[in-house]
Parts: sequence; C-alpha cells; structure tokens
Amino acid sequence: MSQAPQAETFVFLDLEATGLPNVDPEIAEISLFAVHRSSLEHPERDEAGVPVLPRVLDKLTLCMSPTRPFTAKASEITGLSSEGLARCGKAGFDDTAAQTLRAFLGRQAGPLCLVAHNGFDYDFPLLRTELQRLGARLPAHTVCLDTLPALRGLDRAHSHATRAQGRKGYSLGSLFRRYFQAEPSAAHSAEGDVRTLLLVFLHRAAELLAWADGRARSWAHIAPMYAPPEAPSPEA
DNA sequence: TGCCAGGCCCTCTTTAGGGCCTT
Repeated sequence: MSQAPQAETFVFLDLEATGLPNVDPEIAEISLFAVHRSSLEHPERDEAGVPVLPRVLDKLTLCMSPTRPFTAKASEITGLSSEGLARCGKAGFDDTAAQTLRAFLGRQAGPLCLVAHNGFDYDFPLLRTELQRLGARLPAHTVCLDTLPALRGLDRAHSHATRAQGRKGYSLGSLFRRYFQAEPSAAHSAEGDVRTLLLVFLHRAAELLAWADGRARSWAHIAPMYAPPEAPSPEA
C-alpha cells in the first residue's frame, strides 16, 4: 500500500485551542511526546501487566496567547483564557514557537509519525494553518496517524470476524476508561490528553503500529483547516 | 442576538437522517 519507510519516532500530540473549526480557532496550548518505535513495539508494563509510559520520553508543551477570543465552551473545558495567558506574558504562536517545535522534532530520529486523536479533522489541519501562516515547515517525510479512524477500523475488522459488540464510544476518554477501567487524568490539558493518548496507543500498540505502517498519511497531504491570514506562501 | 464545521459511521439506509469527535 504505502511505499513510505516505517516511522522511527512517533510524536503524540494534542492541541488546546480557542474553539471548534466553525470559529476558525487558534492554538492556545500544544503538547508533544516523542517516543521511539522500539518503546512502542515492546511497551513497559507494571506488575499488573498494564502498559506504563516509556522511560525514554521527550516532551514539549507550550502555551500561547491567541489573537482571537475563546468560545465560552472552549475556555470552560480547557481552563484557558486570553486574560490568563496574557497575564502570564505568553506570546502568540510566533516564529519562536515554530522554531522550538521544529527543533524538538528535528532532534528525534526520523522519519516521524505524528499521532493525534481525531487528528485528520482537527489537530493536523489546525497545526497546518498556524505553520502555514508563519511559512514554517515540518521535517521532510513526516506522516500522520489519526487514532480515531484507526481504532474504529481495527474494531470493525475484528467485529466482522467475531460478530462482536454494538456501538461503542471512541472519544479519547471513553477509550481510556474502556481499556484501563479508570478515569483519565488532567483531561483537556494538552499534556494530560497526550498522556492519555499515548496510554491508549500502548494498549493497542502492535495493531496501531501496523496500521501506521500501511495507512499513515503524508503531512504534505494535510490541508489547512482554514486559510491563515497573511500567509507568506503556500507550504509544500 | 443567536448561531455557526464537516467527514465519518451506523441504521428499521441507499431517493436519509442523526450522532460522533475535536475545542
């Protein structure tokens, strides 16, 4: 199917933003956990056999002041506000933030696979919009995996073979509760949701790695969520 | 002032409707 080489590092990411796509949102917080493929192929487990976060784990979390206001709902669920971010002296998603992101990704062994939940419809297009506005690029050959269609697809294939269960929730929180019989911690902070995403991935790691090897999409094929204001030039 | 997206999936579908999923 895909002729791209296997990703060497998987970068789990989550965005908190000023709203949903209908308001042309801006990123207010981004968190990324970079994990080498070997740590996903052989997940560490606790004494009960439950996957735990890999010991070798690079993290980057940045907060930034958006230029547009939060929707009431976005501010409510994230706990972020324009006033709070400005009070803490946070700059916007600017060249420095883009360079920091680029440097973080650049020190990981490539090729990279970005991983996000509902990423194809939310995180990846929004990140594309912000980077395009700055004329910034990601490392060459970066690909993207969305765990939402991946896990739905894996379960669908399995249920066809086993005539299994009915409709299930696939929100990140629902998946975590189903896999770990526990509440996710720090929901709707970017770092908390990345931690939850990584643990969900680890629960189905072998299947998701195989899915990524065959079906990950090129970052170059991710369209922006909306046209950024004053875009310098189209990005490759 | 109030409202706002959209691709995907499921089902008592397919000439459609409604819910999920992300903030």
